[in-house]
Amino acid sequence: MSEVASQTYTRADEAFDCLQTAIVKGDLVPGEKIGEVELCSRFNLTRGPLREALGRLESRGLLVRRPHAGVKVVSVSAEELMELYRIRETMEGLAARQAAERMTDEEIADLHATLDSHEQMIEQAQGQAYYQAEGDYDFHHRIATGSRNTKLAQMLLGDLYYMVRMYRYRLSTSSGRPHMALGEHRRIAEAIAQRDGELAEFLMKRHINAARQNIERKIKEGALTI
Amino acid sequence: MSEVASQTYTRADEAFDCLQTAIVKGDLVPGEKIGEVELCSRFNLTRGPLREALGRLESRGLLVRRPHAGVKVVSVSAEELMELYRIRETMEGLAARQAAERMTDEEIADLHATLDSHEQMIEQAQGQAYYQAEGDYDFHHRIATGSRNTKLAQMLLGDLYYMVRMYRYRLSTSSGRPHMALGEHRRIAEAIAQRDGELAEFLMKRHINAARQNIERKIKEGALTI
DNA sequence: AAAGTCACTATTGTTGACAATTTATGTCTG
DNA sequence: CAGACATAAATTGTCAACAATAGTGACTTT
Repeated sequence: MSEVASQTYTRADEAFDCLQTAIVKGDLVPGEKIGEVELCSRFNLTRGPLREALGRLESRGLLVRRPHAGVKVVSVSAEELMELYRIRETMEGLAARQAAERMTDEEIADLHATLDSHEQMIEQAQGQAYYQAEGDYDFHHRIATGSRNTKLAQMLLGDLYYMVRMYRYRLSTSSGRPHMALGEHRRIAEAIAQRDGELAEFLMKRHINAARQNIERKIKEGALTI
Repeated sequence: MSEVASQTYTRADEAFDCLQTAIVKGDLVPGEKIGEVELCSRFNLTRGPLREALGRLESRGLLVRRPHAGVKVVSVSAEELMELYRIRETMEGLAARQAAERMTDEEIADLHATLDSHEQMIEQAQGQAYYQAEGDYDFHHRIATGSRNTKLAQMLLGDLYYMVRMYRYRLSTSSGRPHMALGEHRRIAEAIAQRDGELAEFLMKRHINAARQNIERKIKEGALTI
């Protein structure tokens, strides 16, 4: 449990990771007030590092804190979730364009290999939403880092993806359209391989827009309640 | 010094604000290592709240922390500053579009009033870069909040603007083109008043792109060294 | 009986002391 | 003389006790 993962791993980092995954996985329910001592006993931490982690998480918008009144996980409305996708649309469009201009040939090869393994996973574990979601995350992760835009990657990976993943877990369905999403991923990867930044941006924006509309439709159908 | 500004203002908040402004104003030099005890004596704080604030600032990307090795203000290269502007271009474009769709008539009136006062300030204090920069910030701030996109506003106001302002202070010149920028602001405000989201987005993107090119040119001329 | 006020409790914010780690310095050896 | 190892000092990470605040409940008053 306490191996030296990379360099030194401080208690505050541990607390941060624990809480973040707990929030993303839904173990910590949004809106519900959670006490510090309860969190400490639950994750075997002491209050010092915990408070430091709480500060970080508050800064990232995953939880809100009122002085002397406790901490609670942020609860996002359906409208706000849609707004999140609108932000992703523009930012990941930029990321795709810059990735097309800057990714190394090796990274592009890895991107294709990633998609191959995703295809296999989809065929094997048909309907396993979990693998879809993780595969989707993997693809977008590679493009964000491939943009070579430090701040952009930081904002996407550090802020937006965690909030989106939080709702993926809660909705338990990533998109419900694995083959279609995979095809869209392939086309984006091809555009990047051809160094066509404009096309990659266009396709990425359309891809995320489609995912947003898909979720919006499901919410309107009443299949998903937030 | 310790008035009750709004509700309750905790020591950690105080530390956060102090450090943030110190970083933005350049009192804390990027790259230089700063000890915790030194910061404590400098801002009359104790290490607990300070560390909490450090965690928040690290999470926002204003400083980097290596375990047991201290804290230093992040140093951003010229290329990274340009990347920051590319992010702003897309995100503020989105903000302008949504602001055109969602701002209230009152907010739009305020926006125009703001630009009027900026015009006066530019005429009166000709060449005072400080007022320009603050005025520019004010304008973009109003549009970010006017977008009614909570996360978008949070990312722009909480993450990007502080980094940009940090370099504005250090470069001491916001753009050096006050009248031109004001005209661009006016056109954006008009597009918003006409509820023309597409146009507002286009104009905002062009506005930020122009600002980026202006800084890029000055850096290449050697007038600004980062 | 209802509403407002006061006191109490539980939780958060803060502090200072203690432990762990990194870095730098100094010495020893090749 | 240079490099590496070990030791020591200074700085950071962690902990547990103390102080302050907000929320809650009961009591009094109108």
